[in-house]
Amino acid sequence: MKRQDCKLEKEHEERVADALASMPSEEVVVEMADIFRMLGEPSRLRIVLALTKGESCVYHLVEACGGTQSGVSHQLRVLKDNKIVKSRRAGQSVFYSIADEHIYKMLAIGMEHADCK
Amino acid sequence: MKRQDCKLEKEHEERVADALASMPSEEVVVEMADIFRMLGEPSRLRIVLALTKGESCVYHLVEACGGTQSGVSHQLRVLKDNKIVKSRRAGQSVFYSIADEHIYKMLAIGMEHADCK
DNA sequence: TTATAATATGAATATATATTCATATACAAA
DNA sequence: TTTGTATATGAATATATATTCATATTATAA
Repeated sequence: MKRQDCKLEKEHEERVADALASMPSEEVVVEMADIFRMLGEPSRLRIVLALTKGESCVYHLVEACGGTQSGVSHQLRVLKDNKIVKSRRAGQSVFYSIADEHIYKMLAIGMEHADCK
Repeated sequence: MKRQDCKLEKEHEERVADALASMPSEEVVVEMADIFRMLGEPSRLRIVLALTKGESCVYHLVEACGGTQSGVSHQLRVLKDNKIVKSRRAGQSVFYSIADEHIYKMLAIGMEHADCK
């Protein structure tokens, strides 16, 4: 299948070459996608938003975000596996907190996007 | 079920109240999650990354991002439905471009996150 | 030890959605 | 009109994953 349209538009060809050359590796693309994906589900996003106020135990996250203890706990594990949050145990409680500083900027931009629409 | 642990830690209770008070509405949370979700799949992320170089027709996006024409076209529709990209027709070709300026900042932070790890 | 609280987890289910295939539509040229 | 090109789309499939339920684990207190 020969392409006829666009084929003389050198600018576009150069742009494709540029896009190809600067496209991050598969590994980097997946890692970028991962952090976005973590914030891409409302239930997880609520947890992360709550944690921007400071560390919190699971019970309080359930209070602040809604849902079940089991559900929140499962999501916390996903977030931890993806290095978005970290945890420390203190007695019976486990306290979670933001582990990646980039999260704050991301959330700020997400807020802008949602508000200014 | 009475909670005993944490119950005297006033700071935490205040933090829960703060998290509850500043938690965006369901609508805003979903809208925030949506933009993150759009960038949260490698195939879509590649398309958006390619478009940061400038507008592009579908054919060139397929060249720059890989995958099939059908797959890219389906993802472009999702991105367009979510106002991440816009399109204009020019003859047989349809040119897509970034429609939301917040995307650039998001990608920059995502790159930082992926590189500095 | 027994009982209770706080959290985690395995399994099952349900749902969302990415991908593929075939085909349709839109447009241009002959 | 017929042919070829560019893009879009419906349907089917496959896969990922959010949620729920029951139960397990960990830690504290009685």
